[in-house]
Amino acid sequence: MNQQLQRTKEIPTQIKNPDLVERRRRQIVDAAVQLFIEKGFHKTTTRQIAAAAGFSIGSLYEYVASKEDVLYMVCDAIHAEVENGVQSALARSVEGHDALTEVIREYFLVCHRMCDHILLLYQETQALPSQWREKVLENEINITGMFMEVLASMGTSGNLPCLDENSVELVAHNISVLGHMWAFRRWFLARHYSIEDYIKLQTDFIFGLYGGK
Amino acid sequence: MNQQLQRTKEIPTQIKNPDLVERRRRQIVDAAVQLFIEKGFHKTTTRQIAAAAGFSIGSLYEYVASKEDVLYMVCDAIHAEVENGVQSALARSVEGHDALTEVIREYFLVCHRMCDHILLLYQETQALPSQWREKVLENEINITGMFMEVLASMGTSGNLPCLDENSVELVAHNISVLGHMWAFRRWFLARHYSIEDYIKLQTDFIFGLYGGK
DNA sequence: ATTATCTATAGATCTATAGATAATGC
DNA sequence: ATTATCTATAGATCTATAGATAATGC
Repeated sequence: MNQQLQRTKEIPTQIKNPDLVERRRRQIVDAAVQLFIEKGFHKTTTRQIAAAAGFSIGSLYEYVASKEDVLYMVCDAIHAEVENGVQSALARSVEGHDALTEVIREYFLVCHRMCDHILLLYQETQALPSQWREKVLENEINITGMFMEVLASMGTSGNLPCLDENSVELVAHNISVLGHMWAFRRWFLARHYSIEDYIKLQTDFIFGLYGGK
Repeated sequence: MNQQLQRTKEIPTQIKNPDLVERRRRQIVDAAVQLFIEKGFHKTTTRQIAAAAGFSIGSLYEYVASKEDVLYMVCDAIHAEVENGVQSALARSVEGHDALTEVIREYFLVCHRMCDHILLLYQETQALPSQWREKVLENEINITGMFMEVLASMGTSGNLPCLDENSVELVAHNISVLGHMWAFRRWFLARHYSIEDYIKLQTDFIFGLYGGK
């Protein structure tokens, strides 16, 4: 997790030095992600987060106002990393005829790498104060939006059946969720498929080609 | 939630009268489901569960040994209801050529009805003791298995492209998860689609017909 | 003097149980 | 006598903060 802590600048702090704030908050996020994955948000204590980040409980509360702040920073950092992965896939796959195939592949690999993190989002987003939960859900929509763009640009170039707007949107959601599915059903799927099998089969499914047509 | 409390017979109790155990546990489950949906498992107290079920905290602990017991009963009851819905759809749709369409439709309607409950499973399964978490995940596989059967029987009757075993399994998982997607992205999807739109579009997607081919 | 960090703890819960009480059946 | 229920509370936490201390810069 060496992502920018972007939106977390909104969170107030007692500390004046902005570089320090960024550094410490990164420590907090790195520590908290591991702990939350291991024990879940509610069973992790603020003391444990502080200790794992390398400072005292008192200091922790100079950088955040509540435990929920930490969760928000964690959720935001995870989304930033996923978004980053998809962005760079988008940049690489020049508008080739199988740009979609390429983007799906990269995205699914991100989901594979970030398995535990994605699971965490599904489990703990609900524990956020509503204002922040909404922001996190918005992030989710942003990622789906990136797939919509690829799909829309394919529609004009005409490889896929030309999708109407409704279908483009839903297919984009399906791609997002089928990536997540590898994360939240991995305990089962990984017994039967490698991630490469999974990518191949799901890509065919998405293109409507499954069954070896 | 007027489902059988099937597997929960495994949970020990101090109470001798089995009918009473069943009745009280149903009260507990009904009360807890509502509370967990409202506030989440961790923010619901055992006292609140007892109060909502209509008896004291002391009595609650005659029927369960821990708060996690309550969560397990809740998860199990939810799965029982989903399974029931799919079962009855299966029974009704005599091996017609669009048995799959029919089953998908009924399943998605169950997901629509049980939106909040499905969300709860995604969020709180992780809080179960591992022994019970495994049982809950097994239930999830059972439901997927029901779709596999329909798919397999279609393969022989030859409406769909003949799927190899790997694809059958994955498509069954996809159907399960695309149903759940309506639950956990409903806050977004419901702005754009009615459940009927959703069923139609996703059915086409699953059959590889999207885009109005 | 100002900024950052730490220690110690107030205050608020919450789960689970022990022991007392009420209800039921022989 | 046995079974079910209730009240009261032990015991264990956990978040967040107040006030003391250390480090930094003028």
